[in-house]
Amino acid sequence: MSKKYRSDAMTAIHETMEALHKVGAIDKQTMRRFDDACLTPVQPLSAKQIKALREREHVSQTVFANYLNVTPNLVSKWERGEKRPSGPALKLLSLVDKRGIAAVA
Amino acid sequence: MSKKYRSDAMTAIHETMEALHKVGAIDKQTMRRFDDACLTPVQPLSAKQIKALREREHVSQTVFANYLNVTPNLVSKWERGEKRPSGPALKLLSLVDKRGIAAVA
DNA sequence: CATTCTATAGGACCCGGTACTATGTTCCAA
DNA sequence: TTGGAACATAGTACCGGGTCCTATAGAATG
Repeated sequence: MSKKYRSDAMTAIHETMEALHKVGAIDKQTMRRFDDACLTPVQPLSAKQIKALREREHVSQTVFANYLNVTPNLVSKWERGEKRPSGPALKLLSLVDKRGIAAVA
Repeated sequence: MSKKYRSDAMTAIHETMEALHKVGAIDKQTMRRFDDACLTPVQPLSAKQIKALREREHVSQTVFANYLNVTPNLVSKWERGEKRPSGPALKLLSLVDKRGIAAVA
């Protein structure tokens, strides 16, 4: 127990898979496909969906922005459709959508 | 119980705070300060820290990129110091740092 | 051997995100 | 009632983060 891990099940699974891979029971290809299979899908969100999402969490635009580490102005633009979140921002919004805002606190 | 909530403690606390706010026991200012106090701080990460973070999770650049919903090329640039993550990307990396990669799966 | 996965590299490019300022409204305290 | 925050929206200007493309080389696979 020299190393310290903070994630629970996922880490254990990954370590097991990695061990199996080292032994040769699993190739890298299936290893990668395994990783991808674990991911929550990220679908684009409309302006209305973002606004509804924020209101569902009962937070203001400013507080919402603080959670996502962006500016309140950007949240305003998302909700008005002036800008569309993409990449990391979309991933964060998906996390909030699927798991609630506490998941990104 | 018409509404359905997926986050646990945080939601309960927020609802309680919101109720107190509606009654008038708490003003918006303290409400916002409460929200901010719940957030995990986001500090900038160096190229080496990002690389170490990814290797700690035992995943390749490609898989790591999939988790963060960015391109593998960008992860490469982060680790070489060509680009520096900011805003939402930095928040995601902080989440991985504090809670493990399973937190953003 | 051939082939795939991996990491790195560089260039071009778009638009996401930031900073700044300004307006009107709602809310709170004096 | 008045003044002052906090809130939401708005507009502009701008930087650089992130994407897409292609290419190389090493390591792992079969």
